[in-house]
This record gives sequence, structure tokens and C-alpha cells, in this order.
Amino acid sequence: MSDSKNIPPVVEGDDLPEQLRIRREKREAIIARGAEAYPVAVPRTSTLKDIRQRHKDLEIDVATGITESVVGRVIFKRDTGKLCFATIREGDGTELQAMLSLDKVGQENLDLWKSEIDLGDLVSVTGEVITSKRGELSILASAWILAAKSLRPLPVEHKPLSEETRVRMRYVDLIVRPEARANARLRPQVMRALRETFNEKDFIEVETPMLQVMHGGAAARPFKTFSNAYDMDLYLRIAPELFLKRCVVGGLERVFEINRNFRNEGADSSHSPEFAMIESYEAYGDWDSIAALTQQLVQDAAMATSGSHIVTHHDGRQLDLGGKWKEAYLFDLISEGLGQGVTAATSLDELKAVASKLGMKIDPKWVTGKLAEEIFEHLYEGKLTGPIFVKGYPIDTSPLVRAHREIPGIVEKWDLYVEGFELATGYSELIDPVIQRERLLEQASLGAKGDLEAMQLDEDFLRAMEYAMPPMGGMGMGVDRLLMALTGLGIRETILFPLVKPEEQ
RNA sequence: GGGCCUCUAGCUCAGUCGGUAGAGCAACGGACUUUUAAUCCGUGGGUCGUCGGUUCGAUCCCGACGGGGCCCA
Repeated sequence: MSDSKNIPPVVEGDDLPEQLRIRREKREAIIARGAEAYPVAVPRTSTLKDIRQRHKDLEIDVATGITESVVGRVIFKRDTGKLCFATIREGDGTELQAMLSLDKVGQENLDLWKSEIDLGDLVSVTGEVITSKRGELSILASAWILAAKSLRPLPVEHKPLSEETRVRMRYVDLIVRPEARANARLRPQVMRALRETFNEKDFIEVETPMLQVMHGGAAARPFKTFSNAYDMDLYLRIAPELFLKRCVVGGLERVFEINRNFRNEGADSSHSPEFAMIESYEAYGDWDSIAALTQQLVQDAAMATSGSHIVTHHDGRQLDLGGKWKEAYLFDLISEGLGQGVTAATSLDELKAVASKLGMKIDPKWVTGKLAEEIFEHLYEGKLTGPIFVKGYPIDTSPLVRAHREIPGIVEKWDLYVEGFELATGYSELIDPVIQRERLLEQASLGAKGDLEAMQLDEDFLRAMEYAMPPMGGMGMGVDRLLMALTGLGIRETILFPLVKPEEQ
């Protein structure tokens, strides 16, 4: 719909490229002789996969006497004089050879096959299941019928599509590239594994608003939109956190949500403006219990997709996600990296001195904790192959987290690093509504000063907390990033239809 | 936001030190009853991203714009 103005319009009689024109003429010819180019139904008695499974042990040059009707896309076609070969492929990538011989289908049908059927067409073939003289499992046609005429030629099977075409025309990518088919099927496997793990642990799945009146739950710039009916501005959510916490107040003690968030920020090989995220809260748990849950979610997903906690990436590299994952405190890692002691109590001036010694550019807007985090990122960027939980973040950068129960100046927050990127984050959640209000007021004043990432003061959320929210652990994990960790793929390969600018005419 | 690279046939790419272009697959016509990216013979197919500039002449050089990619902030 929105794309229609960007795709070249195909007008009858227009000066089309040769291959498009010829296919349209073939469609006309099919209809002109009284046949259908797009029938409402075609015969199908078995999937290609079933046939392959049922007849996988046939010898060479065997006729089974079994007749089946199969459907698929023609991806290979060899028209010889009296015996034609074609390979048809089903959506899952299973292929089967079809053979059409003069003595089985007759001269007229053989000629029509040769002249009317192109690579890319969807066909139904009825015939006996046999193996060819070369041993190839085949269906020897007694009849065939077009299921749908393709008006565009398929790309070359043996040359990879350019990265841009893969993303823009995923439907073609899925037809042509096995990895695209595998990736598209991997994602739902991971989703199922995640839900199963949550179900086993008695977590309840909820769906909370994506269109939100208030902007909050994380530090990020939101997409803004407008409701005509309510005559007000709305935000696409950047996180479901504040609603999930309302659920916990109401007694949904263990909740999770897996759905889309939207952040109006830069897009690159690891960031997409819309991305799937898991958030989960566990009443009477804390940052340790939620870390254990996170580890189990990832390990179960690895097991479900790879059959092992050691996953193999598409480039052959292996990543071990098994065992109990490492943990380290942020300030210990910083001290280690610097070779000098740094804690949450280290002053802003001291940190500035350290940062300039490292050659870092310092943003004067950074608070002490932000600078400490920047120093950490500078030291460890891309180096934490993990999995490792980095624990204990500065209090002034985590307004929704509670203070560490022993160490002053830090909060009970961890980030999970895998493959050098941040896969998940977890907390012991702040549950004191009075402190929460103070923190949100600070955020609101930052917002008033022009910080576009700062949260708004959500009075309803504070009211919910004032009814007493139980102590709890909470976590968030990027689903796309989980896919990246399991497969080593870029984010645009894990998302079926990543956002791309429209093609220009 | 800054820098660099890129856009040529349906697809993937080559090429022109400035004289309107080629390959493989795909397509079209022909031969072939066991092909596996079949083979053989023959044929057609291009606004060289868009708009401007320089030039006798631009796909090529220059500029702007659009799409894509990489690096940096």
C-alpha cells in the first residue's frame, strides 16, 4: 500500500523489460486458450517433505506404483525433446524432481509445459513416485496444472543476492536462499523456547500498551504520534516496564511480555528503530534470581535451536553459553582495566583526569556515574565476549533501581554481555514510592532542561506504587540480540523486514 | 553530524586513460527420453541511480540530490 508509489507501475502495453513482458504475454496466452493462470485450487495429496521421508530408501530406477499430487515453485527446468525435467521447491526448502515424458502426458501437454511454464511459477504435478536412472527421487507426471504464474524472473540461484535486495525483497530472499529460510524459522523456535521456560516457572504473559500517554520506562528518545479521537499526543513505547510493574502491584507476581519497542534513535548493524524485547518481573525475587532466570532462558533457547549450550555461528565459530556464567562488579572491572582503584565514591574530577589520560572526549553534561560508565565502555568496548554479568552500576544513572544493600553509591543492576554486546539487563527493582517520586522528579527536571531521553513524571505509575509493590527482580533482553548471540548474524538478518528507506523512482 | 566507498541487462558483476557498453546465469528460436548450475547452434535485451555543469561529444570528469555500505563522533 504505502510502497505502491515506489515500485515501478506495470501498465498494460507499457514498454516493459523483455522478461516481464514475455511472462505477461504467457499469462494472456494461458487465459486465451481457456486455462487458468491463477486457479482457485489445485491438486495436492502430499507435501514434498512427506514424499521424501516416505521414499527415502528407494533404489535407483524404481517405480513405486504410488500416485501423488504435489505442489511447489519451479526452480530448475530442463526442457529436452521428449523428456523434461524440473525441480520444484516447497516453502521449507524441500525439493523434488518432476519428470514429464511424451508417452505419459502427450505431445500437447508437453509442448504447453515447455512454452508456458517458467522458473518461478507455482505448479501442481500429479504422477507416480519413482526414482530416475540416476537415482533421483521424482514424480513422473501424468498431469500437471499451473497453480500461479510468476510475472517476474527469479534471481540467479547460485549468486548471492546483494545485501540490499535481500532486505528489500525478503520474499525473494526466502525463495532463493536457504539461510534466509532457516533464519525465518529459527526466530519462532527461540520465541517458543522462551515462552516454555517462562511457563515452566509459572510466569504469566501479558500484553501492555504500545501506544502510551506518558513516555517512560527507559532512557531513550521516543517516536511521537497523535490520536485524532482523543485529540492528544501519544508515544510509541520505548519499554513496557511501568505497565508490567503495575501488573505486579495487582498481584500478577511473575509476569513477562515479549513484544515490540520503538526507539527514535540511530540505526546500524546492531540497532533497529523497532525491536522485540522481553521484559520480566519476579515478585519476591531480586537481581540474582532474575539473573538465574535470564541464564536459563538463554540456555534453553540455545538448546532448542542448537541442541546444545554450545552454539555454532554461521561462520563456524562456536560460543559456549553453558554452565554458571561469570559475574564481576563494574568498578572492579574499571579498576582492573586502569590498574588503579576506582569506586562509586571516586570524584568527578578524579574520573575526568582518568578519562583524559585515556584520550576520551568528555561531555560536560555527564554526571559522575555516566562518566564512570563511559570509562568502562572505553576500556571494555567489544572485549567482553562473555557471557558475563557486569554488576553494580552508579546510582545516578539508574533512576528506577534500588541501592545496593551493602555497597554505597551503586545500585543492584547488572548488564549481561555476550559477544561484546549488551544482551540483557536486570535489577533489584526500586519499590519505595517516595524515593521513586524523587528520582522521577529529577528525570522530569532533566527533561525540562532539554534531555530528550529523560522520562516523564507518571503520576498513575507512582499511585500504583503507593499501593505497595512487592520486592522484586526485573530484567529486559533484546530478542533480536538473542538471535544475534545464538547465530552470529547481523540484526538485519534476524529481522524479516527491517526498516529500509523506500526505493526512489 | 563528519569522512570514505558504491549505484551498469531480470540477477550477480566486469568495463570504457571521455567517442552511447560486455560476461555468466536468466530470456527468445532450434536439436536432444535420464538431466543435476545439462550440452550444442542461433537471437534479442541497457535512460550505465536522478538532475545539472565542463566538453565537439559524458556511462566515464566536476557539482548537487536520492538509495545502499563501511569507518568515526
